[in-house]
Amino acid sequence: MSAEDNFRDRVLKIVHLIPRAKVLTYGIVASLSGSPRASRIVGGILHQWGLQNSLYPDLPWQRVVNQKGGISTHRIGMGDLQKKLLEEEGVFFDHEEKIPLKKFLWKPSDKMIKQLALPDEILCKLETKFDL
DNA sequence: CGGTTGACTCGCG
DNA sequence: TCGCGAGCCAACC
Repeated sequence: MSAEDNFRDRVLKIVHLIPRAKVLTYGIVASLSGSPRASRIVGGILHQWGLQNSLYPDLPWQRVVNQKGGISTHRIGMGDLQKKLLEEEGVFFDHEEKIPLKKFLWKPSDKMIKQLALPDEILCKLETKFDL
């Protein structure tokens, strides 16, 4: 948990913070972790974590979805489970199997964002990701 | 060490 | 508005 955590550890830490019945997109997690264009890596890390879940056994991985509010885990066979887990905590899907991000996207508190000490450039990109 | 991969995104037509 | 292709980049092996 030190300042020299690698990208992977920062990603896992962020995901760990997502409140129940809220979601974040891969891109936002990437930005909050300090690398706005590494959204694919976020997926890769969570996938990897899934294969060998030992580090953060209670990681709420289901709370990370794509930019459209859709589930990206169908092709690895986790789609049904992810949807089920989300619905169990109160998230619902629209007629196109998309989560209304207007309602369920989690915007971390300013205080929390401040603690991440992100460069202005990233903070700027973050803002655009929250207004839908 | 370097090529490959991919739970993604963005921009252009 | 909507696909689709190209770009992306840390992790993995």
